[in-house]
Amino acid sequence: MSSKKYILEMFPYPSGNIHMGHVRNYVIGDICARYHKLKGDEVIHPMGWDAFGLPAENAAIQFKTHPQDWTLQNIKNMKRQLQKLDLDLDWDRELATCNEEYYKHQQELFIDLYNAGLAYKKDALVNWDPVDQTVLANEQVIDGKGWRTGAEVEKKNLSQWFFKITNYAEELLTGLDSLDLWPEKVKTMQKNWIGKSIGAEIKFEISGSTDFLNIFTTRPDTIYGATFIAVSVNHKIVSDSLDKKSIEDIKNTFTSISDEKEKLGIKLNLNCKHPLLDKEIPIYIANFVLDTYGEGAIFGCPAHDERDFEFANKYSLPIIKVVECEDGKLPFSGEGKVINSPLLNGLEKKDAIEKIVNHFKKEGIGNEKVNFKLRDWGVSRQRYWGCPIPVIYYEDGTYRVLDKDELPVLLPYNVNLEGKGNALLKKEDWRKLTCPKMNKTAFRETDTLDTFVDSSWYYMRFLNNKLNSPFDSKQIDNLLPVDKYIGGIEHAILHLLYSRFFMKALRDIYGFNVDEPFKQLFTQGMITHKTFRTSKNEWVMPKEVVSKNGALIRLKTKEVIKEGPCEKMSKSKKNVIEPDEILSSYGIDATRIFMISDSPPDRELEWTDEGIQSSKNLIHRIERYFSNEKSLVQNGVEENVEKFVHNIEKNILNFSLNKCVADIYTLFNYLEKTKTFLHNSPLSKKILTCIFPILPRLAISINQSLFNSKNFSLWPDVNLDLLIDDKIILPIQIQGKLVTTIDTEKGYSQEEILKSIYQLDKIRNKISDKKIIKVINVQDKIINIITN
RNA sequence: GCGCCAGUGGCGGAAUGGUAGACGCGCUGGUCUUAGGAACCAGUGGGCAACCGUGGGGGUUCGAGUCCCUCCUGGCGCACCA
Repeated sequence: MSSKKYILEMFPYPSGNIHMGHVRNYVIGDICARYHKLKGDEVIHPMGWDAFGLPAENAAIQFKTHPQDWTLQNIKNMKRQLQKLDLDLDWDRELATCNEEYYKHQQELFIDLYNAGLAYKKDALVNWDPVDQTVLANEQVIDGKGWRTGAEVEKKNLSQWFFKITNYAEELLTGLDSLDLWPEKVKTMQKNWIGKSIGAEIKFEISGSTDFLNIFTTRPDTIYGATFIAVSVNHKIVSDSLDKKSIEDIKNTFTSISDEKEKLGIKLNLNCKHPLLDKEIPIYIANFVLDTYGEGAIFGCPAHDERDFEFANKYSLPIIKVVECEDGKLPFSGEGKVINSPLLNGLEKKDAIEKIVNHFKKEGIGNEKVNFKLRDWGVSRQRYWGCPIPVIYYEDGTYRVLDKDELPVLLPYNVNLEGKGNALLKKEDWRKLTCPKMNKTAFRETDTLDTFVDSSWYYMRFLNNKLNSPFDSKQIDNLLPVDKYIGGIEHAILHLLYSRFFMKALRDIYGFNVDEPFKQLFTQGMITHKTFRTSKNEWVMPKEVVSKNGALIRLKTKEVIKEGPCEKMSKSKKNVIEPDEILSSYGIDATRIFMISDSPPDRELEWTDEGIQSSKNLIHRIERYFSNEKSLVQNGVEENVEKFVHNIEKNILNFSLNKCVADIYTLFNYLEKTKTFLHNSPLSKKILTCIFPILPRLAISINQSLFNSKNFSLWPDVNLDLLIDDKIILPIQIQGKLVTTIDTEKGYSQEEILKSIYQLDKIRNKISDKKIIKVINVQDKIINIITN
């Protein structure tokens, strides 16, 4: 029975050359694809280029080449490299996101999203990468630094385009449960990223005013312990009550401290009324309150929150215990009975929360509230080399999202890329136009889309890369989700979350029946290699180092070299292995098999010379085996070949590709050990079919010479009867410890076996005069004799 | 700090609760030779042995690398998320 299999590897950024990481990624996918083709499945296995993005602009400045020329040239070279690897890819599906043929459809999708209320523009405090001179999404800021440049990110207030991913927060979270073929780890990371918290929103009345301050809390049960309010410096109440200069000063104070975690607060000249008690509590501007989470304001309950406790101690604020705890030590954030809280005394946390929220609702001062950490996705980038956003602005400041018949908005080729900032902004003749619909002067949006937008739907476009619309809904329903998506763990959050959002958003716009884009996700491990350094800590390439009298010496200079740890291949550490060089000295098949040999594909693979060499040796060994023209068949060969077929199939399906390699060794060890020569027998054909996905070149050449054929048979059906071996080695245990094993056949009864093993000295000595209390007999598996 | 994952020979790694160490690398001895980035044969967890061995300690079980508790170590992720 044939079925469709969409096998996809994450498409590469065309940086110039493929590296070993790509090779491993694509070999894994290629093995799957070839296997499924042999199974008779209708396999989709495309490849394309994630071709927009900053490196092209940087290269333009550095090498004085145009980003487009640079990119297209890189694509050409990398395509050549991939083809050298003989990957079985559907090149007729190829696409590059920087081509008009791709991005014009993306502009259409932008319009769709806008019309569906999922794209909007707002002034926002954004993360500004001063090196790349562009805005970054929250998830592209890591430890306060740009994910690409590593530069300290600044805050800037800019008008930006956003995608309303938060509309799908709940579904993006619950959808994870249906992804049973995704690594737990990735799901956990997404779950944490989405960050759902269930709690309450509570209104605090500002004293001497009719205004309220909203706060979000997950612990409304501790409301009686609230002794202060803290707000972020960016909170509205701050700009309402202080002048710009003082706010700037506070911000400077906050950023000047060396210990980021040190709590700082500035008391506002305002108080709040406690919602339940007849007392006033102070409002502080505090450095530890996040303006991007919840309402940017909290109530402080020092007795039951570590941060609030620290803050209260520093500013001598009262600490009121409202939850009972065993040792009485504060702060205590665990569960316990509520105390000192008139409405809630004696209740457990869960009941207390329910009761107090109901009370708030009745009084109109609060509500249940679910809060998400996930923010909307900022997609504006102040860059030239990206997909133009199909929007124009008028002189009065209003804007219009273009209609589909006004597309495409082409990226102009002739731009000045010198200097910093966005080249489109300086391209007056492109920017300025007369709006054909309104017949007045207009200016194009000069921001381009985040390249993560490009990769959020490329797997849809692959289904028909020539279609005159983004995709065909029927095809999406029939051919998605991607059955196996293979790529690096580094995309665990960004790319995969955005793609899931696109799938869902476009599903709702176009009415697809697909909820998730990737049914199975497989994250391959990176490739590491030894590192070496001189005494001055300069990196040295491994091939320059030789071992001499137990010491490591640099060949050229005779310097003594120290060996460092195995690390991810990187140019700066000089431990990179170039695929082109390896391919020319070891060949495709040896390279392929080494990529899967030494560790499971989802774990790190250490590059070693011995490893690649032994892969090469295996290729020679198989060649030698089949070049023997003898035909000599031993009993049991069929069973062994059957076992081989069965195991290798199971292991391909599980991505246990390292075990496939072991299966190949095991088979040839057996054949050679038993001096079985199959030559051009049907069994040889079967074996060749099964090694074809892993070693295609070798299988093809042997198939040619033995059978004079270019074709392989379909993947053989496994005859399960042949897998059952009547001869067994039965372990005998006494008191659960292995004493001996006996060669026997299946099906003997407990009595028969016991009778025969009592004759064995080993057993008799062990038992001697002891009484046998019990015998555990797992038929044909093990016998365990229990004595007193 | 919180969360997740993992700890098995000299190394990479195998083991539906049922013979721990498949398979490979390395190593040791040997064979052959057009002296090779070969190939072949034998061996290779520790211990002379009885036995002991899957990070430590407990537990469940006839039986634990595998399940439970606890601690240690390492990796990854998140990190003032109220």
